[in-house]
Amino acid sequence: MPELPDVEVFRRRLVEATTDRRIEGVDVLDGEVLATTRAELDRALAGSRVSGTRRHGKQLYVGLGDGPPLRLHFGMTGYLTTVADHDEPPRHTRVVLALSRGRRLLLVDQRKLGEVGLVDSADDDVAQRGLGPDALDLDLAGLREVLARSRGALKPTLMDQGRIAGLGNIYSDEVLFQARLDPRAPAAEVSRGEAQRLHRQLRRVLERAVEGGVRDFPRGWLLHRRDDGARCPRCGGPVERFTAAGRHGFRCPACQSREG
DNA sequence: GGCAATGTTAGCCG
DNA sequence: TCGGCTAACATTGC
Repeated sequence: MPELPDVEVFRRRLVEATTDRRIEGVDVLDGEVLATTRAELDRALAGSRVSGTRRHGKQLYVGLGDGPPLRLHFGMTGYLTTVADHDEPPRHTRVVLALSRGRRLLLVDQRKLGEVGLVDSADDDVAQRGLGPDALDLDLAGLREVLARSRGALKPTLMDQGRIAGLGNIYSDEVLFQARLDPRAPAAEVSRGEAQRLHRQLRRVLERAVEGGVRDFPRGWLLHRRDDGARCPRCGGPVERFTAAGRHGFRCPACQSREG
């Protein structure tokens, strides 16, 4: 689930849940997701209020007033949700933040590839991780530069967090499908017009996905057809599975041909 | 049982 | 130096 749009939805959810509420305590149900000690987490969170949030790519930073910001990363299966005090948290809940006035904010993560930690500052952490600009902050010139500098294929280039932060396996496929570009074409060979298309669709897909919130996506999206042989929503031809940089992707060979 | 799954990273190889 | 590939992390579902 968690690529840029998902993390943005989680960020908004967290803001909504913590507005006018204090964090009363932390309950770590599974310490494997912690990138800090329980004591430090407790010290930073208990009794504090959320003073601001920032998302960069797939990273979510939560400001806590004077204390160090919290960093949340969701791995492949993590998400944030809220429940009322009397409700049972879902299976695979790893960390529970008890909020004032009867609510709890939960980090749920089946595969435990997510991470919860504390950082000195969001800026420092972004720099330390070597993340590229957030995908929604990238202008056309920036995108063209990224493409020109890459010696790899389009899909792996878009997914490389050091070049552009936020796109993963699903949304890189979707963006390339909407832009009608072959995921395996060399990034450096993308023409000016193609780059323009890619930039437009990058923004459109991500913004629309954030709006969609909980899985409400347009019918014309490839997202619904992640099956070998499924029908392309654009031309009706068969969708094809391929491998690039060790990840499986889907594309429509007719719509996303090399010649565009 | 085998395989793959929306992420990241280390190590290896060309 | 760069990019691709594999394995590993832990767990579930097809």
